[in-house]
Amino acid sequence: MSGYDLRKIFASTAMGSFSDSPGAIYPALRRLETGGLAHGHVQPTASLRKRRLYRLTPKGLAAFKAWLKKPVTRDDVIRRIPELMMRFAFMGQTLGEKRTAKFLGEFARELQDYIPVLKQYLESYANEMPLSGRLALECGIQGYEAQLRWAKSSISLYERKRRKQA
Amino acid sequence: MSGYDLRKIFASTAMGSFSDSPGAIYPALRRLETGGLAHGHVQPTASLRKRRLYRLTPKGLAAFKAWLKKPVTRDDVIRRIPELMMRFAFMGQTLGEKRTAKFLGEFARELQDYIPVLKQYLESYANEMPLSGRLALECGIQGYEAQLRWAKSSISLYERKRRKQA
DNA sequence: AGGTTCATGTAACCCGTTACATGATTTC
DNA sequence: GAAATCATGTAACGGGTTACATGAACCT
Repeated sequence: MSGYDLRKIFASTAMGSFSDSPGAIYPALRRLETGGLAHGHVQPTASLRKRRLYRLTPKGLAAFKAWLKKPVTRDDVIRRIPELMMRFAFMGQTLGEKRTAKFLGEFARELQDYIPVLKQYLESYANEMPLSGRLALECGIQGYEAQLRWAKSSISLYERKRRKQA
Repeated sequence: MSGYDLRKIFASTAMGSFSDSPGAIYPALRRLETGGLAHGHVQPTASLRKRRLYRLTPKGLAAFKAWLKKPVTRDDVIRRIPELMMRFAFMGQTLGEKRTAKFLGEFARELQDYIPVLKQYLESYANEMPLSGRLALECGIQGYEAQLRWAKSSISLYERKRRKQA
């Protein structure tokens, strides 16, 4: 893709929300190139308008896969759910369904462990907290619970699919 | 509070997650001071260890309230749910329950409007998307739905409370 | 001919991260 | 007396934001 293509995607889709500003994208692409993770070449064309197309190098693809394969940590669940979801969205095509299901298992386990911690916290401090603080915490807990339900149902979906293929 | 106090809070609580690094906090406090939003004074003490305590100025409190009162936008719902929740958590004590309930109403309305857009998007593009991409989007939708349920039940809680006080 | 879109880039500025530095006080 | 904690800060670096600049191609 070209920098311009990326800009349009980042500007139009809400998912994952990278910056669409040229001051972010073009230097970033150059960094990928100097780092050997991507390679850009000017698209040969009849016109004078140049389009620099980038493509991942093998090293870049390896780095991408390594990012996808990182284990899911407690900290990811607390602060980086959107990043986890983006990794998951890319994972299916890149790592295959078995690995993707494994990711969901890790995600579910971390949620399973973390939700009781939050509930415990709420129980201990509820009477010292203002109503809106309590409710905000409850909102977070319910969000995590919804994600846990989603993860479990997705896991069983992958399992059913696998049994059908076998 | 002092910078050190803030560091401890940011390091220990998961909510809202400001940076706890001194390179972020101390310059930020100085900026608040130069901007006239906070005023810091060295706590008088018998020891030689200095503690600089900060307090909001009237101007700072006004800016804080203005931040809390900002209308809830579609963009907030898409990208800044954690910030919205933090605003809500602070709101109860600072703006009162009536204003807090109004915030919840705006939040619920934005969710109510946005969820069908996402569902529509999913329906249109589901067959062109890989399974994991589809599931990731569904996870987002279910998260929003959970938040909408939470908002509605919180609204009715505030309403019940208000009727009881009347 | 003029406005819009395509397409890439740079420069000033702001600010967070990482890492280091300094010294007082408390704890074992 | 050593280690941990209290408490504040600075410097180098990376990278995003905003705003500006440049020019080609397309549409009317």
